[in-house]
Amino acid sequence: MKSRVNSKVSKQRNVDSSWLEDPKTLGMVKTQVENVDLVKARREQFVRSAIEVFCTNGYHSSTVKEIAQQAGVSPGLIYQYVSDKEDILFLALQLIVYTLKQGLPEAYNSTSNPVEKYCACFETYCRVIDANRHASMLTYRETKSLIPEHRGLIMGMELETNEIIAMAIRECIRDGFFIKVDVELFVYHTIMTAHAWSLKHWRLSRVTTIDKYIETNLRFLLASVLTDEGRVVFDKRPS
Amino acid sequence: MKSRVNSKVSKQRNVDSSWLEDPKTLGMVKTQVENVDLVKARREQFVRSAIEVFCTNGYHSSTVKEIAQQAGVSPGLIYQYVSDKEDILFLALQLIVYTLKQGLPEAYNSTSNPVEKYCACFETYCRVIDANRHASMLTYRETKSLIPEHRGLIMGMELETNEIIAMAIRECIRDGFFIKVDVELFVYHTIMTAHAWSLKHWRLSRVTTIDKYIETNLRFLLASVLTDEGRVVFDKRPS
Amino acid sequence: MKSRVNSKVSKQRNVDSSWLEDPKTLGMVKTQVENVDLVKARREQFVRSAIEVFCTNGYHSSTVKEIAQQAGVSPGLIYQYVSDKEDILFLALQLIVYTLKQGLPEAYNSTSNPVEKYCACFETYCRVIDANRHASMLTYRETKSLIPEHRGLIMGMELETNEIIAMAIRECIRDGFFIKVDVELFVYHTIMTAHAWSLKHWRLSRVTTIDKYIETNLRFLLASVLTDEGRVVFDKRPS
Amino acid sequence: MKSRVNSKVSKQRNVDSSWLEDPKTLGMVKTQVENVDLVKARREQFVRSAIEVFCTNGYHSSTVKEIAQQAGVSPGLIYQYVSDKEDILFLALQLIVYTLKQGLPEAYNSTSNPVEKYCACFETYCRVIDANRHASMLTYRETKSLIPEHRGLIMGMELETNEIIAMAIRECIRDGFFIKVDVELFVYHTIMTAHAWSLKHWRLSRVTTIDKYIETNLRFLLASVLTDEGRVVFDKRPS
DNA sequence: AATGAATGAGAATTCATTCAT
DNA sequence: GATGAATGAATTCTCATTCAT
Repeated sequence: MKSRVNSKVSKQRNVDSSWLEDPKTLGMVKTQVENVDLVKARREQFVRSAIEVFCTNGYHSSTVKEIAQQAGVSPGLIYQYVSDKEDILFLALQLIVYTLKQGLPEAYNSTSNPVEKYCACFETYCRVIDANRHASMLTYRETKSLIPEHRGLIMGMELETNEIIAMAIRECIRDGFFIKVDVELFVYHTIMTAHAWSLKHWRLSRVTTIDKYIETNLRFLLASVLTDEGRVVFDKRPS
Repeated sequence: MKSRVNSKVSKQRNVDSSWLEDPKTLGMVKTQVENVDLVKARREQFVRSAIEVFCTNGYHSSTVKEIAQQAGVSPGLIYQYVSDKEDILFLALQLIVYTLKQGLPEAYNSTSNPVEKYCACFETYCRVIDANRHASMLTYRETKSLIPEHRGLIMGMELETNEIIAMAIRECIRDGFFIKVDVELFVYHTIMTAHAWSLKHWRLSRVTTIDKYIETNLRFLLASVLTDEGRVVFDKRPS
Repeated sequence: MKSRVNSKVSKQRNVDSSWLEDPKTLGMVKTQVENVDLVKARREQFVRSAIEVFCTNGYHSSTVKEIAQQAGVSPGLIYQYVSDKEDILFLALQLIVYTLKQGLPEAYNSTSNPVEKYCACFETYCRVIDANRHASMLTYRETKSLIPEHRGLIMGMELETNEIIAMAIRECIRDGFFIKVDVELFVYHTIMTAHAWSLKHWRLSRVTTIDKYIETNLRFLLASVLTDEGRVVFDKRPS
Repeated sequence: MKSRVNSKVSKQRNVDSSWLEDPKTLGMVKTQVENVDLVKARREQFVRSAIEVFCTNGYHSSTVKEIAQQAGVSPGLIYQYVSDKEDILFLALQLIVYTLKQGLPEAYNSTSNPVEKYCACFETYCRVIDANRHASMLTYRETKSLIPEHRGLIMGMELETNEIIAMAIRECIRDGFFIKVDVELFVYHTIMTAHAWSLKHWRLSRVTTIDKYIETNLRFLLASVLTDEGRVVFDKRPS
């Protein structure tokens, strides 16, 4: 029993909308629409449109009308699914942070060797950022535009992402492959290296490719923490 | 014949306003005022006020009136010295980038040993960023709000900053203290590490101090590039 | 074949809906529904809900959605029974004016003595207003929100109400109990006294009760019109 | 040194703007304009325009744009002198209530005889209401549209008006001209009679004139309270 | 008949910019 | 040169009304 509306939105189906179901954020954004599936489909639709618009013009210069146009709906409709423009930004950043995190668990589980885990995580993270370059910059540009409560939640989600990399690092240390490095600092050293690819893409893309960027920086990163034992592992990894 | 107003501004005199005299940007921002010194003094005044306001609320949420209030003048006056709000942002980012660059030449010249040059540059850069934390974030948040022409100029200024560090690195390589690293990539690796202090300050400041941050990350950075010979130099540096 | 919905409305049945059948207003408000009984039941339901909502927020600040919610139906349904929001206000004021009139004929007929008729009418009018305080104020607040045609009809209904009191007054004059007062002016003097109870309730309720209000004001009113003969009748009335 | 703007508004000068200076309400409505005289002149101008517009369409159906047009200024300007549309209504009702009160003190002081005081007050009140018929209805229609705080202030001002009439009545009682009537109830009986002239003007104007209305109703009112002694005074009053 | 999602015109409000003084 | 009142375009958000289901 597909409704007219659902069918309109149906292209959007099949997408992963689990990011909309985070219990922490579920009750955060109000809707006037009762149909739960429709709410998910519409928000997915609107937020993806919003991200495109925000990436082009930034949050403040983008109008709700533009977002609606991009999504092919009327401006009024958006307000049935969120309570104000800031909600759209919140959901957008949520999706982006969620997207950036995506793939990390899989990378982490792809191997049992901690050093390989770390490498896989870094590479995956870089590649996801590369694929979502503009969106990932949005988190830097617009997180401050959120109300503090929303900002806190987004930052919390970022910490969850970091934690996966932190786990790999801790295992590396535990198994003697990494020196006893300050884990959190090295996590940030790692992710900033990945983020730099989008933050400085205007320049970096002129001097290298994503593949070389990953390769080179992975060496930079590991060189500073690998033990001799770890170096052995690293040198004979597949890739 | 000093006017009442000039005397108001006089406190601002004596400041270094060389950043306002960059030939590349000099003709970029129009003024209706003829007295060159006054233009410099007023812009200095307005831009410093603007930076404070922008850092608090972001560019788009800040009004020209707020900037004027912060500067203790009327909104109309600002338009005698710039042609629109975006000009203020341009000048602000110019000052910030200029400020971040400040100290680097001195650090570079503080020693003849290339490794020490690099270390000094990194430490200086980190400390300047620490002292201008909010402002340095503005460059990430608001550069996109500039018109392309202005954006290009700001980015160009950033490259000049990078060049100083690049010089140190090249010397390190030339003298056999660094491996033959890709200079530009390592420059970015370096400056992003410094910028991370402001970009992730909300978290990093909870787990470390600027001193420890510099120390730890300098080790991360150098570990990936020092040759054995370089390591010797590093270990016996004064600190 | 009673539908689910009809059963929903069934509680509303049995109510007096004669106010909906005034020939003057019957063709005034269009419906898309054919079943006449259903139209009456639904309108009764919607209008009572609307009055509650209007009394709380006023006409303009009340939304059709709120009215629908109060009535437990969807906003769309309302538009099957009226053609726009103003129709709802029109019907609401009709019901209110009708309600205020209620009881007057009975009061008028409760006795054959004209002075007692007048007293009974005034008391009844006051008590109905007291029982419908907020609604009676609506007629003052919102009659102007009607289109002229509707406004005229509501005003005409008010005149009908006045007429009952006018009849009592005329009889009092005819029988020598009242001086030869200007009937219409005294009618208004009378009903305004009653309406004052709702219009100034915020203050009057602090200084008196409805019973004392009726008693005192009845004396005010009659004192100005009773002849000596009328006074005799008044003094020996029952109550 | 008349400014351009002041001269624009200068037609408005010479008006009594003491209603804008009530200490109770002075700090209630915020302005962004510093020049105190200008604020008074502009508010006077805007509020008089607003009253005209409100009287025609009601508060909710009137747009700020319409008010601005009526005042011959841009919509934005209004917001330099009030913080929102409701402020305009508040000021409008303040002016109206103030205007209604006007003349009462003078009427009260026009004679030393209490009965004549009462008569003068009633007549004056009626005439002011007649001259401000639409505006006086606004208080009934729109007081509820105010935020509670503002509503309370307007009601308080109404009580001050009542108090003047109450004083006359108390003196009448003290001097034996009026029976020992409940003062507050008789005040309301009196003012409601006056208000009826505007509230029911659509009908009353068809059956009488303001002069006859005053004459007739004054008789109604006094007949219910005059003592024999008072009647003597009343019968030989000048007029 | 009933639902409720969708529409889109319209309203309040803000603020960059101008300009008379 | 400086002021700050005035402008008006642009934006967010609301809600009466429609209409596919």
